[in-house]
Amino acid sequence: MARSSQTQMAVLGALSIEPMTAYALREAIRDVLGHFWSESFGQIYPTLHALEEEGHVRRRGGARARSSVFEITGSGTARLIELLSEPVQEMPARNGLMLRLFFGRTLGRDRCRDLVRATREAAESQLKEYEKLLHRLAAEEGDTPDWPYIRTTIRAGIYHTRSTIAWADETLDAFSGGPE
Amino acid sequence: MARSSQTQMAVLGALSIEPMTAYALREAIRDVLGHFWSESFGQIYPTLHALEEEGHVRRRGGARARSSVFEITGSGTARLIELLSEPVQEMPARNGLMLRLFFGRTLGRDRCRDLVRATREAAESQLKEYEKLLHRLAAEEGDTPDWPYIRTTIRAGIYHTRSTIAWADETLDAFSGGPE
DNA sequence: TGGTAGAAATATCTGGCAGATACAAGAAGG
DNA sequence: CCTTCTTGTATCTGCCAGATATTTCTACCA
Repeated sequence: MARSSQTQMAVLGALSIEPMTAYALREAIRDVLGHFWSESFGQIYPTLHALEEEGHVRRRGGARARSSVFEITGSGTARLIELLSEPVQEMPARNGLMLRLFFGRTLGRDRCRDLVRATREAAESQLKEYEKLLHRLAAEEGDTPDWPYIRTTIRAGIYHTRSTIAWADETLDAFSGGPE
Repeated sequence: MARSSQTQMAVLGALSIEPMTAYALREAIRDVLGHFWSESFGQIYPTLHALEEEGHVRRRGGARARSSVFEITGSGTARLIELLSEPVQEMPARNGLMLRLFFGRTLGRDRCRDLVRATREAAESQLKEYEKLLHRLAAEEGDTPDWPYIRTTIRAGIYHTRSTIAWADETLDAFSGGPE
């Protein structure tokens, strides 16, 4: 098992769109993939070095002394396809909200209700974000061959967020009754 | 910051229901909280020892020499409430399916379609699981004060899974057209 | 009685990874 | 010229999953 294959996938994927510095890579991953992916500096630098050593990535000696722009190589593209083809690795489940609700009797009904309300509000504003993003990108990228794929990831976010709101409404309804 | 506070919360929560051995703890977390939480032995043992040292958990010298049944203490219950009251810690986003779809042009449309189909099928059988679980537990636990809370976590799973199916249908529809 | 398979149970090690932190250097602006 | 912001590179600590090793128990069969 190659080191950081998950991180490698995201890094190579981002570099396949455009050569970047490590710093810009983090920014791009946060801003563009942020809805479903995250990377930290602590992983990006070692991963980039490992990829360079394996020849999947090349340092383009930019004009600036201090800034190394990385670009993907031919073998890097091959490696990316290989990684993308690997079976999806399930994240270990760790949902703090559900854990708290499960022990809701211990936490108290009022606090549970507050948690669900906060979740609903967050989802509401998240949904607006998604919808703005969808419209903005439809205008900017609507013609590119990447657009159908990008679009489907945003749609997934919208579906998911809507279901959170619907669940929260049902739950608040169930928790609303009289005293404890 | 106390070590493994996330794990502590799950461990104390499980012990608040019933005293158990470390082994049974893992089983219980997997079987009962499995839909939204997971723990590994590698975390459970050190966490249990730390909790014992802090007096939040006590070893009940069972009849058997080798099996230590742990039970929660008074201070452990207080600690649990404290932990449950902490703000929910967001998991870093890491959705392998979305990452692959985002770079779908590189992966190829057919493979993307296969991934979405597989996701839909998994969600479909997951949904059936949830519904069976909901009915079984409604019969078994329907009267306990924990039931409304447990129920809401299962309902969350159902909402989420249904939205995955709906999204998959929309996506398969969009990806169905003629040749690449 | 004994033997053995499988379970229950305890424990450790490796390595991915997040988050915090430190630090350098150029840009921007007053 | 000073300061502050941004860009950029890098490391360290500690959480954590997953794999693996090892030791009891239990149950069943011979």
